[in-house]
Amino acid sequence: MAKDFTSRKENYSQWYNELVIRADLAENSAVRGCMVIKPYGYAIWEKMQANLDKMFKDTGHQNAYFPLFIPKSFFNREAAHVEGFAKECAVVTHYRLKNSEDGKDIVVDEDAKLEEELIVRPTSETIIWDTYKDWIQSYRDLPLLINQWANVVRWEMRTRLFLRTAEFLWQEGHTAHATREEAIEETEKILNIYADFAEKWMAIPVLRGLKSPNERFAGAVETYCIEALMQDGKALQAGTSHFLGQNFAKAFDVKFLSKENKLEYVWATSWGVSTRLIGALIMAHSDDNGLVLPPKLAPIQVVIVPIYRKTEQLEEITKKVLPVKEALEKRGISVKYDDRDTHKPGWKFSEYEFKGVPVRLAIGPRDLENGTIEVARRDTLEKEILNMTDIDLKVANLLDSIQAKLYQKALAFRDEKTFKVDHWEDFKKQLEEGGFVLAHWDGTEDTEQKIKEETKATIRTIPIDGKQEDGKCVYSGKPSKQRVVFARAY
RNA sequence: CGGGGUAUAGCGCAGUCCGGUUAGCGCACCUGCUUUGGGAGCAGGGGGUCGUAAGUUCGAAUCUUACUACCCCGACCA
Repeated sequence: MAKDFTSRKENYSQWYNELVIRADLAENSAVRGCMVIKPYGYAIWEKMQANLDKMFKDTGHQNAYFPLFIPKSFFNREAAHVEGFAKECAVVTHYRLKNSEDGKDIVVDEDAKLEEELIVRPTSETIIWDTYKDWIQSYRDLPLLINQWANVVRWEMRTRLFLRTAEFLWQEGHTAHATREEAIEETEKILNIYADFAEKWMAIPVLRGLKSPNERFAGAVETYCIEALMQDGKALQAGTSHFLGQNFAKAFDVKFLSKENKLEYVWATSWGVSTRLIGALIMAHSDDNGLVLPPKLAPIQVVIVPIYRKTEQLEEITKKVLPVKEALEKRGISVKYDDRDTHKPGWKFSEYEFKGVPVRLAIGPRDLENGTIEVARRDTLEKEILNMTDIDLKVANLLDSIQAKLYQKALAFRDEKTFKVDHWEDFKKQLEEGGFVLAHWDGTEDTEQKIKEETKATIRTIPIDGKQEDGKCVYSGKPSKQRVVFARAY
């Protein structure tokens, strides 16, 4: 087996980076902090996109598109919002270039200075609410349920492929409602869509809960999140859904006339997931042989590799393979028949293992004689020789069981790495080792901040369905009603 | 922005301390033959302004200075 790249256990970050490169998902671009998503990586994103998009549309949302540039003044309108994003904005100040005096270079034309700078969107609340102002007059215009697929820019100091890049792809939903209750219901509905997607499609178990005030989205009243645990014991925020109250409605003056003919501010939500989900997918399941993809999101679900010496043998194999490919495709399974003669079978085996293809079928002269085929599953690397009869059914069942097993494995891992801790020394020690640490917290920002300074851990989430129990804050000893989840995070 | 490091072929590196033929190795690439059930072997071949600029020198990848870019550790990270 080819293991000429860093092991998970030696250096998790390096393993992750090499894996992304070797699986041909993405690479660093020449532009600082930005990433090139390669066709195979993008194919995974497209699958995620298609499924999420359907889930949004099934719940009454529509897609639209808003500008990349936001006038600087829009940012000033919501105080918390501008404060939250000000430090990481790319700013457009000019609109023209010219030849330098010596003609050897292109320089910014100082005469082409914009009267008002434009911010490259780090998120679109401001431009969207400025637009909604004109779209909403009456309760009949509500609810307004809109999503956009877009790219955003956040000028991060330090970046990591998929997990944190200066530019990233995402979807952001922005909705307007007549009542507070309806907006909260929407926020929770979306959170559940995200959680379902993570668990049923990505095979990653997630915690659903609220963010503490410290970690709340800039401008939100309440931030809901789904939180996943990676194989190195660090947490990853996989999606957020915000109840914005009337903050943006007030900042952008978005009012409607109610049935009772009263002028009221609308209630808002916003929510998003990004290409970071691909990072989560990689870190949750992969091993030292490469990527492991859940069948439901794998661009190639089954690969067929022929083993042959002469071209006549290949022809015979192809005759056997094509009906199998067709039968699998009829079941909605994506199949690649790799009959390239430029690479040997062993090379192909390794290649598809790196790429995380869930099931590999290999067929050679021996199988032709016996009417068999070799079936290998990526998650366990087990191989078995099966009779060709009903092979499409067998493979379809195998894909289902791989999907289920990946989730179970990730869930078992998370349970094993979740700890209840009551004493400060144990708390520090456990965070050092990783995992979700359930502890009591006195509810103050001050305590949260001090814990962060001393342990590098943050409150990942306050579980929605968390058990109520009396306890004492692990840091301050003050009373607490519920355990919250601490972890070091990406 | 602080602290450390690196820059030599598409990728990964050696050579730099102590200047001296035509700058070398692995992978990848091209050609041919043999191979093909877990990353094939042999033979031949192509590819380099040694990050940029200036300086020292008979002579610079190697020494000096400045600059630039990238990486790691912090800070930052809704």
